[in-house]
Amino acid sequence: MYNADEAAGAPTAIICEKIWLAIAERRLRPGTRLKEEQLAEIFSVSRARIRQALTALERDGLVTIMPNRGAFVSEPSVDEARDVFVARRAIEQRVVERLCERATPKDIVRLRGHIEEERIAGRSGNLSDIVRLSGGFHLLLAELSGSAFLFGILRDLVSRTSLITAMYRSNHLHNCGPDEHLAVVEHIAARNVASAIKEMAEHLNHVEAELDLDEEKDQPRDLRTALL
Amino acid sequence: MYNADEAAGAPTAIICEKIWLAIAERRLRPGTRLKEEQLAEIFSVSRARIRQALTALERDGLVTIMPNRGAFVSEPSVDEARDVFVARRAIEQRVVERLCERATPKDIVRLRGHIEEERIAGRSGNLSDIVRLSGGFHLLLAELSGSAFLFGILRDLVSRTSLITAMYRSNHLHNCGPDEHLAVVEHIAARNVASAIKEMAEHLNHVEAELDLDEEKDQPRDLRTALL
DNA sequence: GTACACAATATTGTCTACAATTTTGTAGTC
DNA sequence: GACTACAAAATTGTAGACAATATTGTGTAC
Repeated sequence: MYNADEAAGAPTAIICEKIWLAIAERRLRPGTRLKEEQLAEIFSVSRARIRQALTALERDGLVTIMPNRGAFVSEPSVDEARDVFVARRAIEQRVVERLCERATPKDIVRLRGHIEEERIAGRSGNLSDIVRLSGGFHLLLAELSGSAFLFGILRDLVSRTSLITAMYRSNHLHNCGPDEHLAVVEHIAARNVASAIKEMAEHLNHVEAELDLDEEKDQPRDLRTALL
Repeated sequence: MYNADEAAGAPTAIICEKIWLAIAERRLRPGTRLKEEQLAEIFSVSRARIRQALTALERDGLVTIMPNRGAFVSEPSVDEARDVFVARRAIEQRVVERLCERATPKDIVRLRGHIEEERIAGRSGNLSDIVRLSGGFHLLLAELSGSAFLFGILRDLVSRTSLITAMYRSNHLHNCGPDEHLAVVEHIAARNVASAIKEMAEHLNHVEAELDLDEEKDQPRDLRTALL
């Protein structure tokens, strides 16, 4: 009596998440065209619902909709990629500042627990979990900072970071996540604002530095500049 | 041969703007119900288009959509209002920092020109222009900072600030905008990062302080807490 | 043989009708 | 007389059909 298609009749949010995950896991490459009718069939929903999902994904920056042309998985340029990190440094500095003032022992426990999950995922090698938990750590910090807006903004930025990582990740990725995450948490636990901010800034710099964001892949977006 | 209804057949963006303006000018009060069919008739468009506009406005935080219940003009709580300023201080600090490094003489001219417009609007007393230009100054700073994301985030925050101002504005508003704006610009022109940041922070504090954000109006959102 | 114009196809954008849900009003019963 | 259950009205949510637009393929003229 089971429905063979587990995604049948899924609400908009589920569809968004499935597409988001596919992008984050690189099953959907940047530039891929997303035909509405095709998606509607895959998810066994109406095209109207797919359109809702696509517009939602567009505002998260994961897909780009060109009028009368269709939706594509976004291809953030190098400049846009760097820009995401500019914004993240601004937001996350403030998040860390606030946490140094407000973090409860319970919060610290929760953060350490999350890092432990990251370690487990790292050992198991489950890419989906690694991607989700790594971003989740930063989101958890934002959530605990008590500012719904900083959280919301960072949610956006983490999504975009996933796409950027999928697009520009260099071959040699050494999973430095959990260790640096723990360092940030310990500074927060010690209420050492300056150190916590510095650690977070360095962490974000490391993440950015691990990407192939230099020269080369700069203009393959436009056919003209790519071929001439 | 003129169509009596000037908004007939308007695209989604126009509808959003008209509603946004109505909220910013307090013609639509927080909590007002926005019936889709009614709006569709007013703007002479289909209900589907109204739905698009409403979901876009929800994303900007100006309206709240409750499933199967309808759309209402948002009623940001005091906490949410303060939160907007937390986020703005974080974003605008970074905007000012970047501008101190990157602002060209041309940028400074443009900023001074904008402030002049604000002064003119202030003298004419056109509330619509005052609201728009006052927020526009901050958006111009963000635009000139060269970060599309900081700009996009601030765009959101300025919209929400308009709603908050409409909701919590105290009776005695002394239009301190242009003068403080000019002070920020002059510090930027002088490449004085610390002073510019400080001036901006104080300006935002003043704007926040002018609102009736203390106690009282805290929980009239929920009928239960309002009446019991 | 090449280039331009035109037609066919495919895909998106929009509107209208139907279904589901909530709210409001009414009647019946304790 | 008040409370509960039911029914009717109104409003939102969804889906399917139609129209507009862009792209691709073909034919003809130079």
